[in-house]
Amino acid sequence: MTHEARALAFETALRRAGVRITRQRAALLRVLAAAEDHPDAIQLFQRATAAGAGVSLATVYRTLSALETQGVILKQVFEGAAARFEPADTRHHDHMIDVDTGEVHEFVNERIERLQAEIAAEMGYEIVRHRLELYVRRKP
Amino acid sequence: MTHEARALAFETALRRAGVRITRQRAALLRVLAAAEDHPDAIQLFQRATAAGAGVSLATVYRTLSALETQGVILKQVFEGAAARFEPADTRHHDHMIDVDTGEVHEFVNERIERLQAEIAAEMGYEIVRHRLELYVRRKP
DNA sequence: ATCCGTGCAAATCGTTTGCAAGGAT
DNA sequence: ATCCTTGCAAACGATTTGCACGGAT
Repeated sequence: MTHEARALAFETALRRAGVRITRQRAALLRVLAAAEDHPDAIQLFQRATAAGAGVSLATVYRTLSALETQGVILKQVFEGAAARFEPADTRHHDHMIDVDTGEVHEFVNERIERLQAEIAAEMGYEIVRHRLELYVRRKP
Repeated sequence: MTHEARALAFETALRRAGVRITRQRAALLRVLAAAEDHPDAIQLFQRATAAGAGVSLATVYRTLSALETQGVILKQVFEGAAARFEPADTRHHDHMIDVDTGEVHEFVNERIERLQAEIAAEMGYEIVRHRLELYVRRKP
């Protein structure tokens, strides 16, 4: 998915929900669509500001929460840090966080997914959502 | 491990670190040692207060953080809730949180543990710690 | 012309901290 | 007698919100 297509998808999702596309929001959608690195609200605010959009942090938060409600972005809350956001248009994945650099990698493992479902089922539950985070360090 | 043995272990760990055992701390250690349910700071504060110990919330936080530094309790930060605490004297386990009741269950799965290590190794990392949480709902 | 969205500053929530007084060693 | 701990209230950082004005539909 190209950045432009992604930005358009964001816009469409918001419009469908009756949310108006203002100058501030349009700028934010572009910044978000171009992000490949799980930025937090302040980073998005800074990028939008650097791009010349007059946006306030409150608007960043409000827009992010509208996008999350529409299901087009995901909010990830890792340990001891501000929430980070990512487009939801890729398939489900988990995260590996480099504790030294803060870098985030994504990974998928079907066997783990299946085992989780089995564990929940055994105890009479079904999984609503789950969170698997590996805090890692580069091997010497 | 009995509650008394656990409380004593907490006390020993603190003493070893040069931390003084005050009336407030002794009361908190007893409350913590008796907890089977992953309480948060405010619940511990309320239990200690109910037990007749004059303790302030600040002291609860300070004592919890001393215990965590000594490695005898673990702080668990689940989604959208205050941090919860549990004694660290049981073997490693992950958590299943009932989204309707807030109830927390523990589980262990060796296969998942092994898969996680493999995934990290494949990408040139070693795991420092990890977090696996299943947010679940009782099956109909 | 509607209402929704905006920026600002103040409010919130869980948690931490500076300070002067009190208690454990 | 040290020097750690306490309670209080103020500070904190991330996020949310009330308000009066401005802009998208």
